[in-house]
This record gives sequence, structure tokens and C-alpha cells, in this order.
Amino acid sequence: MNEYSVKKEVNDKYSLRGRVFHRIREDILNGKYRENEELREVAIGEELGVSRTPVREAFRQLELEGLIHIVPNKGAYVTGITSKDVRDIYAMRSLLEGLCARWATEHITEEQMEEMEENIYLSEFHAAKGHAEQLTELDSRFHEILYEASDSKMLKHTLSDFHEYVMRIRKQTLSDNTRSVQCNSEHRKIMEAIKAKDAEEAEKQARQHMINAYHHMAEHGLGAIYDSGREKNLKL
Amino acid sequence: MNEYSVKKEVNDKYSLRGRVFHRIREDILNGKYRENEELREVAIGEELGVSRTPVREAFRQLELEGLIHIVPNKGAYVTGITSKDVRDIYAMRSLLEGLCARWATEHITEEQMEEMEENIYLSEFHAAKGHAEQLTELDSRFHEILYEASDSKMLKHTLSDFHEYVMRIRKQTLSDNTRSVQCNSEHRKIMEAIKAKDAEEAEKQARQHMINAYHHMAEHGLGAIYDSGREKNLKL
DNA sequence: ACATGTATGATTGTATACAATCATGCATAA
DNA sequence: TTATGCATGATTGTATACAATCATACATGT
Repeated sequence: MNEYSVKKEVNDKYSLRGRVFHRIREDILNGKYRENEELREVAIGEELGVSRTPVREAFRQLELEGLIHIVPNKGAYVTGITSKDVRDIYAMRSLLEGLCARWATEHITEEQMEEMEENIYLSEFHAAKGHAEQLTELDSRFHEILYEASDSKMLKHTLSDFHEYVMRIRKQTLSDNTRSVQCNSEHRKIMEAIKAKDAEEAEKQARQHMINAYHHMAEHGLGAIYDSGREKNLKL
Repeated sequence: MNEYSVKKEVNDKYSLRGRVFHRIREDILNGKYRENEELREVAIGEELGVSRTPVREAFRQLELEGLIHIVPNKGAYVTGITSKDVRDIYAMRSLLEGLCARWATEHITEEQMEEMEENIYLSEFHAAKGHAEQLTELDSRFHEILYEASDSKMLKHTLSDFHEYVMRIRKQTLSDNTRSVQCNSEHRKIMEAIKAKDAEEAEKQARQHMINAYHHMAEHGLGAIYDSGREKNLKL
């Protein structure tokens, strides 16, 4: 349903600002607004039933997140992600998710551990049933749990950024069922290493998980969708 | 007409909006606004000579960067950097600076290589003379060159963020002369590995450089300045 | 025909007006 | 005394008015 439930709840409760921000972002991530499309403040404001002010504030945040690019006095344009950007992000994520898994091993709470196990159990169920939507949601949640378990505000923030950045691509990747199964098996390995308090192994598995996710993506349409015309040697 | 627009572009990279954002950001990082201090839109607007609108937009961005925390209908409060945050950032930087050095080895240009060598020569000169100011500047520049040489927009952006985040601490660290000497020696090792096209060694040295920088900082007043009351075991 | 200047409309940038909300302090009653 | 309710002021949230800027198209002169 909603990928960023925590953030959303906090913002939705009180102000338009959060709603506007998340609505526009979702529309970009879902591909409603396409690469290089110009976003006009009044048009989007009317669509969401608000004035320009909240829209502008949302634009500033979206720019900082890298989803749009604002040219002063001209307009806001949806930022394209090149295949090289994706490759670079996954390389960074590989290292940081590894670090995250290591720290999570040291700091995870009982409840987090239980939610993680439940997450994997559910994922395996939905993979067997072929429920793509739920799998996407559960995959996101698995990593969020990991981020929170690391007990590091900074690391969580950084990884969440990366995660959201590659969201649009991840969606179609996970809809491939063979990858879902392998993905779940990798999640399970990470979870078991954490449960066994084996930080070294958790780090290794988390890193490998990112590398595998990237390789699968690179081989299944990444180039076709986000063809930047460069850097086809996709070793990671 | 034309003269003005050209001049403007030269003067401020990102127009008024950017100036307001960067000014407030700098004031937070420099410690002008202290932890938990409430930032009022009108007060800051008056200080910068602008209305609330640009200030509000800047606040939204700063919140996303994690420098302030906005409570709806209440106010904006400066988020403190704890010693744990610094530790976490250095752990992340260690990995990513390593990756950066690796990629720099593969992509560095002639000019960048030359500027890096020149940077190290100058650093050694100023260290011998005890010029703290120049050393800070040169150290920042060394890492910037490295970021650009990596030829990765995403990595450069991430590392620049981290770099700025810990800037205020780095300043006093580098004013210690014994560390300056060691720091230069580590820069030299990184540079030589890159020059020898030894990516493995470059990565290793860059990682170690961050670990050393952090340890030195932790032993020279980090706790005193950024005492958050938690996490005193500063292993990295 | 081509280049240049200029009018025009559209869009963003900023300031301000007004509404909603919150914190504070005081008055009042148990 | 203590708790409750309300008035008041301060601050943020949103909408709108106005200024600055940019792109387009058309007119004019060569």
C-alpha cells in the first residue's frame, strides 16, 4: 500500500506539505511524469487542489532528492537516471548495506528480528502465489527493517535515499518471479546470519544480495529502459 | 540587461533560493545556530533580507538533509550531530572513499593526476610552515579531486555531502600539526597507488586514511565538543 | 530572405495577506 | 492550592498579488 508508512503518517496527519510532496514523488516514481517532462506549479497545484506554495516547497525537496531538476526562472524537469547512475548506486549500496547488516547484527531488537522473520515468511508465501505487488512492498520493508535495526540515523538516511532512488526500476525487477525466489533466499541468508550473531557473514550476504540484484536487473531490461548510451560493461 | 544576467550567473551559482539555503546551512554547520535552537522564519528572513517564502523553502530542504527538524505548526529545530553520528559518517566514508579511490584509479585524467601531485607538494610545504588555514583548504581539495576523478556523479554527490557534514570538526583536527604530517603521508600513499594503477592498494589506503582521521579526531576532543552522552566505544 | 528588435503571454520568484494552530498566562471555581 | 477554561499573542500553513524572467511570434529594416 504505502511504502514509506512512517514518514507518510507523520506528514499526513498534520499538513498538506507532506501529502503534496509524497503525491508528486509517487507520480514520478510510478512513471506518471516521465523523464525530462516539465512540471508546472499551477497545473500540479490544481490537480492536487492546492496553491503554488506547497507545490513549490515540494519541488525544492524533490530536487534535493534528485528526482527533479530545477532550472531557475524556467521550470522543473524530471531527472533521468542513466544506467551508469544505477550501477554506481548499487555499488555504493552494496558496501553500505553490508555495513548496515553488520551493525544490525549488533543492535537488532527482539521485535525487529521477529518482524524480519515474519517478512520473509510472508515473502515466500506471496512468491509462491505470484503476488508481485505484495512482494515489492515486502522487499522494501525488509530493507527498512534492516536500516532501522542498524541503529544509525545517518546510515538509515543514506540508504533510504538510495533505495527510493532506484525504486522505479526495482518494481519491474521484482515482478520477475524467478528473481523473487532467489531474492527471498538471499534475504533469508542475511536474516539467519543476523540471528546467529555472525556479523561478518551478514555483511557478506548483504553485499552479495546487492550485487546479485544489480546483475539481474542489468540483464533484464535495465539497458533498454534507461539507456544512457554509455558504460555497458556492467561488472560490479 | 544581458550584462546583468551574465554577472548574476557568475556571482551566484543557484540564485537567491540557493543562497538562502546555503547560508542557513552554513550557519548551522558553523555552530551559529546551536542544537535544539528554534529557527523562526521571520527572524531569519530579516537577517538575510528576504521574506518568509524563500526561508520556508530552504527549511524544507534542510529538513530533508537532516539538519533541522520541523514540527508541523510549531517550528523548526536544529538537529544536533552527536559523536555517534560522526562515527557513523566516518564508517560510511571509509567504505565509499575506498570505492572512490578505486574508481579514480581507473578514470583519473592527466590533469587531475597532476593537480593531485601538486596538492600534495603544497600540503607538505604548508605543513612544514605550520599554515593551518591552507592545510584545511588543500585537504578539502585533495578529496574533491578524488571525487571528481571517480567519474561518478552519484558517488561524488554522496561523499561531498558527508564531507561538508563533518567540516567543522575537520577544521580543528587539521590544525594539529602532527596529524597534518601523517595526513599528508596518507594522501601521498593514496596518490602513489592511483599513479601506479593499483586500484586495490588505492582503495585500501583511502579506507585506512578515513579510519586514521577518525581515530585521531576521537582522541583529540571530539567527545568534549560533541558530547551526546552515548556510545563512547569509538572503535571503527 | 534574413536578421534583429520588440511586444506579448506564460511561468517562475518573492512578498504579503489571511487562516489555522499552538503556547502562554490569567481568571475563576472547586 | 490546584485544576480548568478561555483570551490573547505569536508562529506556522496556505493562498494570492505582484515583479522578474524567459520563450515565442510577429513586425520592421536592411
